[in-house]
Amino acid sequence: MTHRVAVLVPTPAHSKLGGPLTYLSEQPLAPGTLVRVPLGKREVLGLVWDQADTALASDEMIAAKLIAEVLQDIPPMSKHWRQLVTFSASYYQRSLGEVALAGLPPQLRDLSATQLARRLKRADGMQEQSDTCAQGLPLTMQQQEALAAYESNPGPFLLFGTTGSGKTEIYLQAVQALLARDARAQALVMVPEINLTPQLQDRFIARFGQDKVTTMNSAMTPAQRLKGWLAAHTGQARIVLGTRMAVFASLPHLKLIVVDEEHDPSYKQQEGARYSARDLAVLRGKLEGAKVLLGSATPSLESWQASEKGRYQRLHMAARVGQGKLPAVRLVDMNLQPRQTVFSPQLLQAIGQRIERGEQSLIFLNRRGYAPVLACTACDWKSECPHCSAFRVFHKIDRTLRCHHCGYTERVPRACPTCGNVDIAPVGRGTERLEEHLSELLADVKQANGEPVRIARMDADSTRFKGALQEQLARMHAGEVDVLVGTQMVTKGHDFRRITLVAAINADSALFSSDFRAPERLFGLLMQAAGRAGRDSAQADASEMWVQTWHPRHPLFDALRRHDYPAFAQQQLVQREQAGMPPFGFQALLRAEARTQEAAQSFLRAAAQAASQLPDAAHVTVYSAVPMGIQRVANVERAQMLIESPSRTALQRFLSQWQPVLRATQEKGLIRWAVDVDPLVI
DNA sequence: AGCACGCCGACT
DNA sequence: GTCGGCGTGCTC
Repeated sequence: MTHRVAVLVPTPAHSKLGGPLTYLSEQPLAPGTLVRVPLGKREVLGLVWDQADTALASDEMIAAKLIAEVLQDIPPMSKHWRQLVTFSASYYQRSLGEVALAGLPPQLRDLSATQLARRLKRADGMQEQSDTCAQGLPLTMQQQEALAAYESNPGPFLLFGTTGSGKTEIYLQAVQALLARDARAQALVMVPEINLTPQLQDRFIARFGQDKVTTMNSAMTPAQRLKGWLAAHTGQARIVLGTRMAVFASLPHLKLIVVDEEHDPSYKQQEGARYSARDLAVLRGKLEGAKVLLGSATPSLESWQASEKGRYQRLHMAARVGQGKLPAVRLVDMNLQPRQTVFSPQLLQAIGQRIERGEQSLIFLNRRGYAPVLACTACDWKSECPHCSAFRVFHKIDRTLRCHHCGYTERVPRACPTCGNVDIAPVGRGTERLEEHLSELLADVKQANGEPVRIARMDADSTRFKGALQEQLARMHAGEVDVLVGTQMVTKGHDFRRITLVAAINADSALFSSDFRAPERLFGLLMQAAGRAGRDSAQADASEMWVQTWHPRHPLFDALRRHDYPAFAQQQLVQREQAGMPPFGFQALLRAEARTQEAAQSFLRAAAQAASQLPDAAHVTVYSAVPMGIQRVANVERAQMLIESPSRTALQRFLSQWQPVLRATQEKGLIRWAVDVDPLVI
C-alpha cells in the first residue's frame, strides 16, 4: 500500500514552500528518516516530518511524487532534534525545511544510500574505543566548589570566571565525570571562533583520546564534516567540539552542553536563519534534559541578568590559578598629550622597559590596513568605494585600496583621480601604519642583548594564508617577537605566557556609539585583552593594561580599573531598564535590500502599514524605516526597521502574524528581506 | 536556492 | 541567423 508522508526539503524562506511537502512511499516511514526526493527537475535531500494523514486541500491540486530513495542505514533524527528545529524555525521566522536541512552536513545531499552505507561501515570498523582518560589537573579550592555546585544542581549555569581562573579545566572535568558515570553520554562543547578550536581540541584530545572527540566547524572539508556528523549521530563520538553550527549536531545521548565565551557575538548567525547558538543551547538543554554550562569572564548582559534573577545558577571564580594577579590598569588622558599623539611618552617608556627586560607587549587597534581613508590634499577626493557607501582602506603593503565590505580592490592611483594632484595622503591609522610608526619610535631601543626590537603584526591580512596564524602564534610563543601589534584577534584566547603589557590604542569610539551594546563589547574586549597579560604568575605583578583615552573619567573605565565586571553590568543594566532595551525589552529587525534606497524603504513602510492592522499590533512598537549604517554594499541599498516589545511572547505572536503579510508584500526593485530576531547589531 | 522559460545584443 | 545575458516563476 502507498503511504503519504510529509517531507521537509531545503527551501529558503522566500520560496512559497514554507511547510513540508507531501510524497508517496511504499512503506511507512518514521519521522526523522532521511530520504531523497524529486523536487522540480532535481533530486534533493529530504527529512520525513510526519505522516501526511492530514491531507491538505492544496495536495489535491499537485500530484504527489514517489520518494526516490530512503537512507535506511542512517538512524532517523531524534524527536528532541526535531523539536529543536521546530522551535528554531518558529522563533527565528524561517521555514522548517531551511532550518532542518541547514543543520545536516552538506555531503549528505550528494551521496547515494549505498555510498553512505559504505562510509558507515568504514566508521564502524574503528569503533573500539580506548577507555584511557588522562588525569585531570589538580583543582583549586574555588574550582572544586564550582564543580561541586555544578554536579549537585540542575542548572543552567553561568560560570563567571576571570581569565586565567581555569574555566577550561571545569569543562574538562565536568565532561570527564559525565563520561565516567554514563557509558553512552555525549557532550557538546561550543567555542566562538574557528581559530580557537585547535587549542581546545588539543586539550580535549589529550584528556579523552582522539577517538572520542570530533569537531564541527565551517573550515572542515565536506568529507570531514560528514564523518564527524556520522560519528556524533551514531553515538560513537562522545564529545563534539564546534562553533555555533554545532548546536544542531545530532547527539542521541546528549547530556551536557558547554558554551565557552558565551558573550561572544559570533554565536549569533548573521545570515539565513539568524539564530543565537547560545540561546538555542539553553533551549536544547531543556528539551533534552541535558545540563547547560555557559562560561565567560564578561558575560552577556542577558546571561548576567538571568543569573541575577536566579534563572541561571551563577558559579563564580574570582581568582586566577597560581595566584596570578590581574594587570594594573593605566589610563592615559589624551587631553593632556600634544595633538596628534599616537603613543603617549608614558606608554612608550613602559613598552621600552618590557623590551629591555625581555618581556612581550601587545598593542591592540581594531582597524586593519594602513589607513582607513586616502584623501587628496588639493581637492575633496577621498577613497570611496564605487559600490558601497564606505571608504576603501589603504593597504600600503601591496599599495592597494580595498573595500572591506564588498572586497573591491584597486591599485592606489598615482595621482588624485579628480584633480591630478600627486599629493594624496593617508588619513587615520590601522595596524599596518601603527606597526610602522612604532618601529620608528622604538628604533633606538634595544633588547637586553643589544639586538634591535622585533615588532610583528597580526590581523586578518597577515593571517590570510593557510598556516600563517599558527606560524605567527608559534613565533610569539617562542619569544621571537617583542611587540605584537594586532586587531582584536590577538585578544582572543591565546595563552601568551610572557606578555606583561597590553595597550588599547583607540578605545573611545565605542563609548559614544549609537549601538547600545558597544560599551558591553568594549568592556569585554578590554577585560579579555587585559587577561592576556601576566598569565605567568612570576611576572603578574609587573603586568599592566594601558588604555589611551580622551574620556578617562568615563564610568566604564572606573569599573575596568577595578576589574569589576559586576559593577559595570549593574551600571549598564540600570540604563537598559530605563530605556526598555534588552534584556528588559525584546527586539526584532526587518531588513530589506533593494536596487534603490527608496524601494527598500517603501517595502518597509508598506510592511509597517500592514503591521498596524495585526491583532498584536498594540503590544509592539514599530519604528520608522531607516537606511542601515552602511547604506549601500556591493551596489545593493539596505534599510531596516526596528520592532520592540516589552514581552517576548507578544513579539513572537506579532512576528508570526506579520510573516504571511510580508511574503505577500511586493515591491519593485526589492531584492530580499529578512527578519532578525534578537539582533545583536542595530 | 536551483533550474527553467523568456525576450534582446555580439559572434560563426 | 544562433549563443547567452539575467529577469520572473515554480518546485509536492
